[in-house]
Amino acid sequence: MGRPPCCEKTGVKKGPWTPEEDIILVSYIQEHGPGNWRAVPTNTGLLRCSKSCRLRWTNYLRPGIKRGNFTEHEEKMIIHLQALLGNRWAAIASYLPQRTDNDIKNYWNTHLKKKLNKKLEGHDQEGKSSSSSSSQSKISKGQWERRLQTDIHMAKQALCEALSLDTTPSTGDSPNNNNNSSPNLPVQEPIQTSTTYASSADNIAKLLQNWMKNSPKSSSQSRSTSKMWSFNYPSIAAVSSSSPSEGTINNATTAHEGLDSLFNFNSSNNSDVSQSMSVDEGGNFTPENNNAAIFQVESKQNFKAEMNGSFHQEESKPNLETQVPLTFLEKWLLDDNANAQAQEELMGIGMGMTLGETADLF
DNA sequence: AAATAATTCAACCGCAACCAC
DNA sequence: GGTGGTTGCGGTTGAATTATT
Repeated sequence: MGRPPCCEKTGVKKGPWTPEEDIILVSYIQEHGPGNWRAVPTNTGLLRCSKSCRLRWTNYLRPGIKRGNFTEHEEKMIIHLQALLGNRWAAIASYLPQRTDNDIKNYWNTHLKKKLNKKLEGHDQEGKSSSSSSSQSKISKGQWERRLQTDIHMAKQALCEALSLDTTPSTGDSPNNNNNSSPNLPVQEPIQTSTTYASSADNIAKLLQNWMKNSPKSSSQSRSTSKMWSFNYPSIAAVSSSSPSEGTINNATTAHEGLDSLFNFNSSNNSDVSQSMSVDEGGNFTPENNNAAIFQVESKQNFKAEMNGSFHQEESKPNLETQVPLTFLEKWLLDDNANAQAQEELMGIGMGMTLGETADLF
């Protein structure tokens, strides 16, 4: 007897998500918070399996996600962390809170691996006489031991930092605020930890913009839906024009309500946010213009409390406050030259390269 | 301009870990 | 401790996009 499928295979939609589906999902999570994914498809009417919903949320709809355009700083961190942790993408992603594991994994596989291989070939040809191949095998041999050692070392550091009362709050040392600990680094966009819904709306708006922008070229599915998004919000009636044969949305009212609630969230607590999402004259969403209004949410204690309760506790990303403080790790990662020797001794980094060497690649 | 090859990345799949009972 | 259900993770796939011929 084989393993039972994770969800009913029949009637489950696969493939790219449509705007309506995203809106339904976001508005549902806005109301109920992430988690209990099993219940999501049944409660929302989405013809998706729970896994698919979770994945869509964590990788694309979740607030605070930055997509594409990896900075050099991020590249370096990924390379170092990959050397340190291996293909533990979730762990790596926890140090780049704006990036998803999937994104990092893809970026590694498509860009960085190639880049490193090229460089490695160069290194090999430069010093063929060196024992690079033999050292590689040595490294793979004891890699798990070193990884364990590293984990222990990091845990110790985390504990030390957690116990030292005079240190700045760990959130202040989070990767988002790395400009403090690493002044010469490119300044990263701060993550909006307390504007979850707003950020989510922002994400959705960005997606919608992309959908609209790419509509003529997109897939048959997207093609069919792209038309629907050429409307002037809030005249959402276009959603109801969704072809039932698409099977993506059974109830136009649901989408309407979903969108309404999405863009008018928490209006009872914060009336000035109720119209935080607007549309320009061309019918495009303009989240940028509304950021100021949206982020006023931050000051609303009720809202914050609600957010912390519903979103953050169950967020798939590790809680930054309980995570290994970034001061140490970041210094460690980015101060390539200062402690290279000690690091090499400690880690014996994989890929047959030292930390110094991986840094040299860039 | 068309055909083909290469690349990218969103999404799927299967497994393992976790949790409640 | 055993079992079943759920979630999270990493590897992989394949459609869409971009580059090249």
